[in-house]
Formats: sequence, structure tokens, C-alpha cells
Amino acid sequence: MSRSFTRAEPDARRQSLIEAAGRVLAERGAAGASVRVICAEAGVSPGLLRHYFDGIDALIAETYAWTGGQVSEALARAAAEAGSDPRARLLAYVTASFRAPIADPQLLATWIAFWSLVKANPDMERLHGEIYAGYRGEVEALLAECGLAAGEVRLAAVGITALVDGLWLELCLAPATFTPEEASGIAGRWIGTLLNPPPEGEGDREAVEG
Amino acid sequence: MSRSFTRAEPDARRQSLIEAAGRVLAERGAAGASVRVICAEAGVSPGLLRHYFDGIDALIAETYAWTGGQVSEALARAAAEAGSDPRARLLAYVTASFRAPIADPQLLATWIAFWSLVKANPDMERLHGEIYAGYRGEVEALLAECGLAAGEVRLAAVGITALVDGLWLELCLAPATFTPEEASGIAGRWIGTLLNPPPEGEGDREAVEG
DNA sequence: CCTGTTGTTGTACGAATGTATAACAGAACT
DNA sequence: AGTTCTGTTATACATTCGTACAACAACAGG
Repeated sequence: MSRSFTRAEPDARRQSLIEAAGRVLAERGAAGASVRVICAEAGVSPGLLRHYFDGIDALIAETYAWTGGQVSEALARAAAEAGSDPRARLLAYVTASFRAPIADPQLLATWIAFWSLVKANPDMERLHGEIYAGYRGEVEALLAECGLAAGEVRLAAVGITALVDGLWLELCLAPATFTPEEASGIAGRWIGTLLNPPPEGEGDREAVEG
Repeated sequence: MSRSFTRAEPDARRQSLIEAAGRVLAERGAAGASVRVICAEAGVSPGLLRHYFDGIDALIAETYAWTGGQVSEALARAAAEAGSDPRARLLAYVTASFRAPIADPQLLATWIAFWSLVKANPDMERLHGEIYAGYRGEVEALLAECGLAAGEVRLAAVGITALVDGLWLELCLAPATFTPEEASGIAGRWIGTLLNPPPEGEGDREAVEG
């Protein structure tokens, strides 16, 4: 039993544990993310987890925050690379969800693991609210750049994030159902609809209220 | 320790275990759905589970099938009650997801628990594919009734199910974000868009292909 | 009433879980 | 070189997990 080891910079060790937790969640889901497995993935003894975190729940929560930040950065980067045209920026931001690294069955597995803990852990619930509010707020800002009337921005952002979430979900769960290009086309059409004035007093108005 | 008990009809006992599993999944999530908890919920000894099922995984899978059937029936009922107008039937089918008993945080919790097992269990993966294909097939049939061109039915159904899924997800996770009526309005507008001929060669065409 | 079948129970077992803790080893400082 | 601090390891503990199994009790048929 060799008890040799190398000491690491505290922040680096913390981060390596977070990223190890992310890999384990992606590959084995929430059920397989135990203290021992995560620490083995990080190449570290099980006891060390409690030295850096209050417990495994706290580590999972920090992993959620970190993963959410990674996703947020990737989307923001896509919008930034799209140039200055507001509509192109919005479309780039949205369709980035249908390409790597966002459209990834392992990322969905990780996300599902987070969702499954939201109800059980108040910290996770608060975190989830923050992450999602940030995501929707970004879409609202892009919609405002496109010149959408202020009164319509909120609901339009709700509609866009919902459609993108649904497409992303299906794209990860059953990739054979449709292609990322088809998803982008659908999202583009939806955005085009929302940026035009909504129909008023038309024949299908009553259906909307049913 | 009274060892008295009452013997039940085999099918009824099976069903009571399935429904107990459903309640436990809804209230405690996947992590809390253990053999002992489920059997206690069913008012039965832990050993009985293996008498009716190959193991807890098999019970969870059957619970998935049963819950999926319940949802499917509720949606079909909503469409049937909407009368004979094709568009009204489609809207009723879709907006039923935003009202009880579909829009229910506990149902989402159950569904998340199923999702979290899809990757781990091949039976669950197959089951999930079947359930979801049935759901989308229903939307395709309703779209065809509305007179949508056959070549556009598939993608339109993808878009509708994705938007509904996303709205349903947010409605369950964070009910304060928007109301069921707003969700119905968004879905109605999206359906109105999809039932009209798609834009061709417009200014925003290039964005769809980005 | 008695007897066979089997649905049902209670308990036991090995494995895995999260956490606690004493002993050890690496690094920095003198 | 010696000393101190603490990051790190290895192990132990109580609990919970899914499952296995022998004993029991309810019901049916004689």
C-alpha cells in the first residue's frame, strides 16, 4: 500500500473534483455519482471530498453551477461570433443548442441528474432558478435588440426558450428523430413568427383561449 | 407481530404495486423509490415485490408504461371532447398539457425519474421510444386532419411536440414564470404559423440555414 | 374438518452508500 | 536537519440498498 501522493493547489483540487463529478454524472447518471466513484475519477481518496465540500450534495450543487456556466459561455460565444446583426445573433444563440457541445446526450444525462435533485434540495432549486432566469434574460435582451416591442419580449422569450428546450431534449434523447439542421429551421421559423406583429381578431382567436 | 394479511386478486395486487411505485416516484423522486418504500406505500411486505416482478427495475419500467398510458389517455380525451373541428381538436390536445393532471410538478418528477433511467436500462430506452413515437404520431394525425400537406406533417409535429414539451417542463419546474393561459396562447400562435404555408425566399431565409 | 396450494410475511445476507477519524506524508520555514 | 502545518490516505462505522429464503396463513376443494 503506497501512501505517496502529490499535494495540489487548493483551488485546482477543488476544480478537479467538480470536473470529475461532471464526467461521472455525464457517463453514469445521478445513480452512479457516489463519493467513491467521483473521487476515483479525480484520482483521489474518498475521504478528501469532505475536506473541500460539506458533503456530496454540496459538490453536486457546485457541479451544477459550473456546468451551467459552461453552457452559458458556449451560447454567449456563439452569439458573439455571429457578428452585429441582431437577428443573426439571436439565431446563432438559439441554434447553438443544436450543435456540440450543447446537443450532447451526456450533457442531457447530466442535466437530468440535476433536475432530479431540484425538488429534493432547496439549494439546487434556487440555483436552477438563477441559471434559467439568466438564460431567458439573455434571449430577452437579444429580442429587444431585434426591435421587438417591450410588452411582447417576455412571452416571446418564454416561447423561444421552451421550443429550444424541447428540441434540444428530443435531439439528445432520440437523435434519429430529426437533424440539427431541421431543428435550426424550425427555430428560425418560430423566431420569424414572433418578430412579426401577432395576429389579432382572426378566426382562430377563440382557440387560443380554450 | 401479527402475521395476518388478506389475499388479493393477482392482477389487482400487481396494479396496486405499480400505482404505489407511481406515487413514490412522484413524491420522492427516483432516489427515494426503493423496494421497501414502494412496498410500504402499497401496504405490503418487501419480499412480495419479487413475487410479481423480476426486480425493482422491471417494476419501474411497468410504472413508466402505465403512467405513459394515463397521460396518453388524458390527452386523447381532451381531443375527443373538443368536438369535430380538426383545428380545435389539435389545440385541445396540445393545451391539455398545460392543465391538470398533465401540468403537475409531481408528474414531472416522475417523468424525470424515468428519463434518468433511460440511458441505464435498454428496456426503458425502448419503452421511451415507443411512448414518444405514439405521442408524436397522434399530433401528426391531427395535423393531417387539419389539411396540412403530407410533406410538412412530420417536421410540424416535431416542432409542436418540442414547444409543448418545453412549455410543460417550465410550467412544472417554475410555475411562477408564466401561466397556463399564456402557454396555451403561445402554442396556439405556433400552430397557426405551422398551418399556414411556410415562408420561401424571404429575407430571413439565410438565417434558417445558419 | 381437513389438506394442499400458494400468496404473503419476516428476516437474513452481501454489497454499496455517506461520513468520521486517526495516521501518515508532502511542503515550507527556520 | 529539524519542526510544524495540513493536505491526503486508509480504514472503520452505521445505514440502506436489492435480493433470497424458510416459515406461515389464507383460501379452495375434498
